Amino acid sequence: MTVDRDQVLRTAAALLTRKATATMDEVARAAGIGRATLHRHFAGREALVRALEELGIRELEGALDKARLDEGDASDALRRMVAEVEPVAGLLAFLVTENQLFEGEQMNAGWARIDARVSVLFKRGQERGEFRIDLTPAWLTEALYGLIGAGAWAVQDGRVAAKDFQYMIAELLLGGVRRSVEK
Amino acid sequence: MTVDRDQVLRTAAALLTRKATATMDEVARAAGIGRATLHRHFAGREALVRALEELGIRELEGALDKARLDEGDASDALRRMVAEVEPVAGLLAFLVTENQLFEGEQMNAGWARIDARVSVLFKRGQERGEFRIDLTPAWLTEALYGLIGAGAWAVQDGRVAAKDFQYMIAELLLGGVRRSVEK
DNA sequence: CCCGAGTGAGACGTTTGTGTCTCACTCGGG
DNA sequence: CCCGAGTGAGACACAAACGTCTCACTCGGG
Repeated sequence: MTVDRDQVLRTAAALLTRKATATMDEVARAAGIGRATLHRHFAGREALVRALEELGIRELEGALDKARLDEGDASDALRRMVAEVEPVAGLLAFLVTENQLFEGEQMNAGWARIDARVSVLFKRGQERGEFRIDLTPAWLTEALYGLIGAGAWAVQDGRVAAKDFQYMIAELLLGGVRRSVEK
Repeated sequence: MTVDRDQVLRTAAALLTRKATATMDEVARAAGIGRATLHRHFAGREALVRALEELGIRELEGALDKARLDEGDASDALRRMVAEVEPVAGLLAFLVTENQLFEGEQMNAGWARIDARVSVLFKRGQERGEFRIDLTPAWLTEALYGLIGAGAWAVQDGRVAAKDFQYMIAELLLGGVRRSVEK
């Protein structure tokens, strides 16, 4: 009887990932609950998005944990990261564009933590001599988000195959499009 | 006295690039005209966005023309393309996310033309042996859009320097993050 | 069995942006 | 100089979504 708050959140995430402008009513129906009940658990769309942000941050940090970014080759760590992040890619894309809208307000501290961890990976790769040093970790982090978002949308719209998601992103980011001598 | 329709469009593009949810009133004020006048020239927000789409497509196709994608190295052509597209990057990012929302309706044929031209460049690079063949032109095209959008936003928010825009995108896309033997 | 916490449906008022209309004004060309 | 096309300001009605509230209902634990 009692609503499973986490289940509602995940349903909302799945819906908003597909249709970012879905109304509270649509979210409620998708979750199989009444609009009033949705409001009882999340005081308004704002609060819902914030809760989704918390969820996304939590899952992302979990993914980064599992990826063990500080172990072994930076390249392998990057591949592990992309693999672990894949299930959250759609939600990540939604939250990134959502954050893009609310320019003024300060962002959730979780994003800073995540940015820092990803940045550190790129820096580690540079210090190990694995990664080139003419591209800043900050840009590489942004680029990673951009590629993940592009990949998630491309998969969603059927422009690329879901099974290629990890490979496409990780290998493009690692090696670029140019044919390289090492391979 | 008479409103310069193209000037209004460009002002709207600049504003919506920064704040995608700007109202018609904000657009009108930004363009220095009354809301009624804005409606006289564009029958509603929908029409305005469509006109912006036309503008963006026109400018993008112009940029692709100037980049001479079918001449010389595919790598150099790619660099030229990124350079020419830079001024339209913000508008492109806005339109891409805007298109992401209206899932159902069929998209403007201009996008298909642009996609095709970019795709052909990647394919040409592959056929010349310059580009790797394990990443599809379709994905590379999507990835390019993603990187341009990420770059435009990062510059807008001051996370990376505007002067690095072209280099960051083109070189990351070409060579990836991994240190390569050739360089 | 029963009672109450939690829920669904829906009504209601509010807010926000939209689109239309009117009216006075102001240029600028004839 | 004068007239009218084009404009700005504002009023107005409308639609969509929001947030709140009420009320009947239904589980499930005590």
